[in-house]
Amino acid sequence: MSKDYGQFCGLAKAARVLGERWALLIIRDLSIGSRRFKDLHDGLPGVPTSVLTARLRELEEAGVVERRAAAPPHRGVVYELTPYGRELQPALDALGRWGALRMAAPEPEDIITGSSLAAALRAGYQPGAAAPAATYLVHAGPATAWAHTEGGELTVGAGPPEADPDLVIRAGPQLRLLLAGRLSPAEALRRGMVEIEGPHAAFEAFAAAFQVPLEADLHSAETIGEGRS
Amino acid sequence: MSKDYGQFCGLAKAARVLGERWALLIIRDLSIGSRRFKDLHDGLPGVPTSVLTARLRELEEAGVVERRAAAPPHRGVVYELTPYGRELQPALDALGRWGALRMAAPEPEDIITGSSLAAALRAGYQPGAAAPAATYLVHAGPATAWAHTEGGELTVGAGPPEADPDLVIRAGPQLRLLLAGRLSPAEALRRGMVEIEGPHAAFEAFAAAFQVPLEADLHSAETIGEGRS
DNA sequence: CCGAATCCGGCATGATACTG
DNA sequence: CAGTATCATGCCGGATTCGG
Repeated sequence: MSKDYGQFCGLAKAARVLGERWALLIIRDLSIGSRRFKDLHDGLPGVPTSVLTARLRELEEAGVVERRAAAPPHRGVVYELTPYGRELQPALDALGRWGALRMAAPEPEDIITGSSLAAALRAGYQPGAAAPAATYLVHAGPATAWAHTEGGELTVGAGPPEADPDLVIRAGPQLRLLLAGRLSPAEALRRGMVEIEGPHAAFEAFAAAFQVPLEADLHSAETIGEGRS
Repeated sequence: MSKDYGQFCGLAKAARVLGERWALLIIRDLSIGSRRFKDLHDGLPGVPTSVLTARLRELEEAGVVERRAAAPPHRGVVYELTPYGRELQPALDALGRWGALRMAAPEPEDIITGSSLAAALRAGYQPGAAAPAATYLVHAGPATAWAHTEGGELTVGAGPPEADPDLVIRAGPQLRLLLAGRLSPAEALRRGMVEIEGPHAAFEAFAAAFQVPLEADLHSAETIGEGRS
């Protein structure tokens, strides 16, 4: 293995598998749900098909990704994470939170996908917020994702949810500031930055349950008691 | 930014900075303490100096690493993490634990460094174990690191500690099995796989306070109550 | 259409040598 | 000690082509 770092170190072994270009984003999308080759290609603009093929093969060989025959309605293949790959979730979420620390507003060329939105919601979930069971449908610009909270447990997905949502949130890039706690739910509605369909209280619960801090707010967020240990 | 993935996603932004070759290992070493160019080069066998230079420059530009004049006794420069870089620690630890899941025994060419050993101890620390304040000096083959626990807080470092340790542990690759919970402290001593200098109880406390599970033991470790949420 | 394989230019990496 | 210079190799990005 010429790509191995030659160190008996978990981080070194992880870096060998995850350090290749596009690998983390492929895993991000698969961590939200199973995907076909085209789904991945569409959700990762810029990845050459050759690289996507190579990466999927490597991840399969590493035991992170599994290639399966698609369910009856479709034909072809679907890719999904193995149980070993699903163990990556805490690390993915931690990395995502770190990367979001300096991500206040999108660059002009930045896109948002359903999978990345779902991953952000998962990374920001506060199990301690103890919200009532609810299903949220979130539109951030062109991207759509859903989250279902129930008894401290969270389920997320890209696209619209199967069940009818309790609350629909329609926002633009301002959603980032809401998740960072920079913008209160009431203020967001008052200024027209976010539109909702559903009870106001559900929106308050959403804002409390999903928090992705910005670097400058780290200390204050912790002292307020919303911080992650 | 041709290297950016063009997505408004924390994971994508993190991958851009951390996905370059050697970046995670450089940050790992710096997360243990400040390092000079030569320290990093010695601790990362195989990295070309040109790549190390380039990576340090990029990480500095990204605000992760800081380049400073060395403290008076020496001259030259030292590299260290910025506060922003130190925010990576939870993600580093999570990645390290994941990478260690399938790392039962070292490959023939795998080396262990003081920094990687210190990082492993940090990743495996169980704040809940509530051990008494203690300083441990750990030798794993040629590598040396120390850990100090005090009231749930942990400090680690590479090489020998400044203060006299309460317990000295001398082990080979078998230390991995001890950290995984596959080998009990008593058994390790009885079979001569680990040698200690210090009270037996301190060794028991060490084994309880530092746990880095293997994949096959994940479920049992959780049911036993030693798991990470 | 889906899931790739192929070809090609360019850049990053790895190895080695060299310098202030 | 702390890098810079040079060069062969190989991976990545982009486009096209191909089989089912």
